[in-house]
Amino acid sequence: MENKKRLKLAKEVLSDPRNPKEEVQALQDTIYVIGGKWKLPIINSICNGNKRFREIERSIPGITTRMLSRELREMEANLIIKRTVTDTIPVVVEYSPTEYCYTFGDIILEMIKWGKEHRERIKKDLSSEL
Amino acid sequence: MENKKRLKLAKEVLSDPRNPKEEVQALQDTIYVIGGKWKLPIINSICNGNKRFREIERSIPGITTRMLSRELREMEANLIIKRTVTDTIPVVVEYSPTEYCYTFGDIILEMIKWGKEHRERIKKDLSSEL
DNA sequence: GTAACCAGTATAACAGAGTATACCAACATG
DNA sequence: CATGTTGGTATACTCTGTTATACTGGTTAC
Repeated sequence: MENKKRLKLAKEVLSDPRNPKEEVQALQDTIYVIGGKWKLPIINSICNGNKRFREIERSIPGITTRMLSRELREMEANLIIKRTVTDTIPVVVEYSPTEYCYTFGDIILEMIKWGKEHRERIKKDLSSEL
Repeated sequence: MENKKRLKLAKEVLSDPRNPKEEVQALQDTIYVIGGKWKLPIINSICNGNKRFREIERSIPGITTRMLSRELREMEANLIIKRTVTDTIPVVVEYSPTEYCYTFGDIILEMIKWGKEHRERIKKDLSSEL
């Protein structure tokens, strides 16, 4: 058992090509940053060209002004988006993506893909149940 | 303004190549299924070959037995994983991925990629601040 | 025989994510 | 002049995900 343990440890630390420890941490980091119900939909909306507060709000089913306001503030602080106020009359507030914002693109794309396939699967399951 | 509205509506419904409405919904569906702190790390762990309860637990920093127990039960019910009990003495409980489980692979991969790059960025930012 | 490992369950409590509803000032629209 | 839009804030509440701590019954190693 002593030997087994030592063997396992060596295996773990040295020869594993996809270092699991590093990957779990990376995964958990990502979840920490984009966790919650709203951040990714908001990023998606803004990257899709929505700029105004109400516009973004309308583009995300179920979100409340309060949550949108909170998340936007937080994401601006974290440099994920930029908030611009014009000095026209009336003032116009616009949100725009930063470069950092686009780094989430691939994740969002994969999640959209999964979501679409998920719907397909459910449709098929329902129709085959008849 | 009447015309503007009608134009916008038509544009929205017809000619948009990446139908935003469908995509937001797909995105929100996905978040609904894999939302929370633990589901993806657990899926990742099991897909990486971890089978035993304590093994999975040890592979995910910060998780408690309670959360792992709950999530495993839920994910078994949703057919994301399979739970097998042998009738040996002592009994051995093993968790294994279903095919469905692997459909999250691309999402997890992208999130691991993002997490790693995120660490790199932070490292660079810190070193450039000196 | 005692310490440790396995696969969890029990209980209690908390923090904060999320909801609901109302409200505001400034401006535009008809 | 009434109604609607914009960009939010205020208040209060719920809910549940998450944590913390302890415990169980069986097995195995030293």
